[in-house]
Amino acid sequence: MRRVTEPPVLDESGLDRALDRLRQAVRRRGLKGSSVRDAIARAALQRRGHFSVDDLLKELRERGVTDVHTSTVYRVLPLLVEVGLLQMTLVSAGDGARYERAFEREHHDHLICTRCGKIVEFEVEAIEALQREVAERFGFRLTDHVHELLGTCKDCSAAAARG
Amino acid sequence: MRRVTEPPVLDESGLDRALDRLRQAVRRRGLKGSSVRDAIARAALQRRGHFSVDDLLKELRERGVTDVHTSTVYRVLPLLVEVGLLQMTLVSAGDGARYERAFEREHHDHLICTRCGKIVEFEVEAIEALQREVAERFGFRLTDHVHELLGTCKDCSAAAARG
DNA sequence: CTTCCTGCAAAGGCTTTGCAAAGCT
DNA sequence: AGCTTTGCAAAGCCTTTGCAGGAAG
Repeated sequence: MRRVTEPPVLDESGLDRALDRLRQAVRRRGLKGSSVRDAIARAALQRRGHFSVDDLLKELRERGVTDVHTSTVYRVLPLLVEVGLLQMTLVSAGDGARYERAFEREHHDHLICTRCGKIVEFEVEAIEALQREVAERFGFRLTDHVHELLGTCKDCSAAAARG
Repeated sequence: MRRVTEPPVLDESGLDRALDRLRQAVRRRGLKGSSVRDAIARAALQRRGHFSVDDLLKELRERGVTDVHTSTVYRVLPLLVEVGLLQMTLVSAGDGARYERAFEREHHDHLICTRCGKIVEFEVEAIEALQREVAERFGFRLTDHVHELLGTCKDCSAAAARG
């Protein structure tokens, strides 16, 4: 069992590799290139941690990329996920989708404090192995999983005990 | 690792025990009794498998309990979950909440075919133990978890291979 | 020149909220 | 009586969709 630490922001060469992957996927599917899509990918890939669609729109504006419409982001994100640049996370929160970078990033699950929102990222190879066993046992080909542990962190537990 | 089978529909005495638990919780919180709330609880507890708010409304109408408004169901469900009568599931589906009975029902996680929607319920004690270890290691008090394995079932894999 | 992409506006689907009437204790 | 619960209608939020003009190959 180990804690997975947040990686540094993707540097320029990492960004190039990511955009290459995107371009290849775009070509393979017979789609067309687009500077807007690239800008969205860049903004998403260089954001730290978890972000919502709205966060991403703000990030774009901060980068001077104005005029990118919400609906466009909604249309582009699924592709970025399929291609493996991003992944959807924090599904249990309920209020809107959250994304995080998946490209050149270790796999991990989340331990979430439901009081303060603190998030610990971890990885337990034994759990992953067991998940694969479960899928195999029931004849499934595993493509993904959602695994979030919900609880109260030490600080919040202490606060609750005091107050 | 074992498959968890769906339990039989809760019988009358089970329903009584469940409603007792609900009444006690209601009293403890200084709330008031309500036949509408009880009817919602009854309908929810006797439904098979997973259901949406809409399914529950239909179930109520089939039982002749008309006039129960959607918003009331939305207001009642959280209590039923807190009290342990129901639990929210299939979070990863995205489109609206799904519930299932939790009262006098074994804990289990879900293996879901993303093509046909087939659901296998399973339980792996080793995974549960590891989850507890993770929480402890990071100072969290675990209250819940979301654990869904997503993939393609045998039939759908075969269909995909053919077509 | 054909097909895809994008901004815009509108619609959709699920859920929440404000309010007044009705229901409990 | 005093507080909770409920139906109803309206609003909220996130997300999707239809369309027309613009961009890419």
